[in-house]
Amino acid sequence: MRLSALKVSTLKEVPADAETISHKLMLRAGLIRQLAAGLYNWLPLGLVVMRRVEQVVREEMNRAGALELMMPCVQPAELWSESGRWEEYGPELLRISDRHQRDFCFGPTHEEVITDLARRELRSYKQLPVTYYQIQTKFRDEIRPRFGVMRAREFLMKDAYSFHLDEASLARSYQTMYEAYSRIFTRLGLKFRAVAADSGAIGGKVSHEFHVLADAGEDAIAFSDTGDYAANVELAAARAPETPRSDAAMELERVPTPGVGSMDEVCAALGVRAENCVKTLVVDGTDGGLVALVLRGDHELNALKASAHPQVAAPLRMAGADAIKKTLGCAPGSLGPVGLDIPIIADHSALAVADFTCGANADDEHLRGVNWGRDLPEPESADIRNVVNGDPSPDGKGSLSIARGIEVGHIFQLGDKYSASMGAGVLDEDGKHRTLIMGCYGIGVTRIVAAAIEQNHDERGIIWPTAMAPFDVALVPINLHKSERLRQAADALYQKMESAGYRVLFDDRDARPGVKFADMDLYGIPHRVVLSDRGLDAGTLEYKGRQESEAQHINQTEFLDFLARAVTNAV
RNA sequence: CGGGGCAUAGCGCAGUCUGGUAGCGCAUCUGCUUUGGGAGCAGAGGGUCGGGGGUUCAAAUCCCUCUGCCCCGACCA
Repeated sequence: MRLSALKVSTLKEVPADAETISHKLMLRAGLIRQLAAGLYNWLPLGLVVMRRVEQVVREEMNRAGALELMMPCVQPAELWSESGRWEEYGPELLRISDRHQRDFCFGPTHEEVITDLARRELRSYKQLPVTYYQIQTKFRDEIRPRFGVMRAREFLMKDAYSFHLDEASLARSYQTMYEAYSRIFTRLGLKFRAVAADSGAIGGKVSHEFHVLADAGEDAIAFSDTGDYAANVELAAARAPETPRSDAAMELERVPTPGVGSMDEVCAALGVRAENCVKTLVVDGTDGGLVALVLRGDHELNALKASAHPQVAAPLRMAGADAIKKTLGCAPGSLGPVGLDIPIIADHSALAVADFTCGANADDEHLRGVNWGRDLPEPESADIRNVVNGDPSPDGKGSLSIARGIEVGHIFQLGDKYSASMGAGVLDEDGKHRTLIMGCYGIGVTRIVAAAIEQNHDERGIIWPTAMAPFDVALVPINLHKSERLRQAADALYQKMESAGYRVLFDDRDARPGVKFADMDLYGIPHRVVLSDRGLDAGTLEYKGRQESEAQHINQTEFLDFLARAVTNAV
């Protein structure tokens, strides 16, 4: 493609509301433009990238034996009532009505529609197993869309659904999808991890998330440095410490701490370390009362784990400061487990601390030298915290590291959640009706584009992995206006590279060299060839990979061979 | 949805407190010079100051109201 034909120019300045690197670079390079909150136009160059991702996904889904189909974006409310999600799904479901006041929604996902299709089309066990997929626009009315297309309301998703007679068949297809996903992200040149995950609102039991590793990621994932274990932090089990608690060495002491509330303030005021403190969080209980959750001072509460406890209301709700003051007689910052008159659940690690510091359940006072058993009863213990760097791996092999990730794929073993409520089944070999067992598998196509940039960029712009790059080669003739010979040579090389199968972005503008280089770096084209009068005289071309700092001069006659090797060697 | 902020040329901003000719940089267009890492000079176009109402001789500026967008929190590909 000739750059003069692209018509959209790059930006030096970036709209003030773009925060993340990928959002800024996508705007600057002219890949996307915002229409409204969470809604984006994809400009020609951006669309090329999106289509390339889509194509890799499509090829691997086909290779895995999945069948492509297409379902409507707009779905009738009746189906959602059947599955129970018309009420369950909440405000994230965009509900609309037609001219007859019939209710519809814009599909955030397609379990209902595919299950409806399956119950009409699938009659016999002989039609199983089968996996259908589509690549299609979804809409989720996010409370807070942000980070450009990373968390948009409308986005492109590949969603696949498999149908089975039994769990064993589901497990096989699940494994096939797991492998297909791994191939997709590998082919796209992304550093990623598959992690055990919570199945959340979609339902089901077994579930894995695929995360692109990037510092800007919204999710924390934990993985073992030696074993295979990897899980979303919200799911990773924290093991109880193996070393026994030390004996009490200090006397219980009440100390004044005026104005001290947060953990940091306690440590600063009393000269203690957070790991020698415990903090007390109060949440709503299932019986309508309050429940105290006790953690070591340097640990974070894991809301998912805590709300799984029978005494704790799910979803987790922190008690308000007013309720705490009223029931317990002090501000949240002065809470402690000693003499507390509500149920107490302590994290394993909090129980392992001796001579600890905590709030005194009286404003502006704390206790030091507190010991479980001696100064207060041993409470119930549970795993209610997030794992941290260095924790032992739950599988017993090695220790955990924490990394940031962007969730780009999620696979679930659904079981019969939708097929049972919607009555989807087939006849088995014995002529008996059997409810279908389902799996579902999603990939955020548009999110992958942003995640790839988040993972691969430098101060000059995007660095596309080969498989996603909108073009293979940037052709940059220098001082084109001066030399007819150069123009002809550039045209000829352009034709030659295109004929050889490369997708070439030919900067045929009369722009200054600096402008051209800056634009090509911003666009992130993996390979660049520079053509100049000087080079023509010497019979050479100049090649530079996007990530290399120095260019190399290549003999003109050998250039295509050289390029072929460079392209092959690139990731 | 709760808390905070912003809305002035395509983009980034100043001007608003203290009412009185709507400005700067980038981008765009024209001409000349320049051309190996976002050129220089000269000129030009481009605005219902987010919308509506009010106060005033006079409103970007003060008051009321609506809308949109962004940031911080609980959900997700």
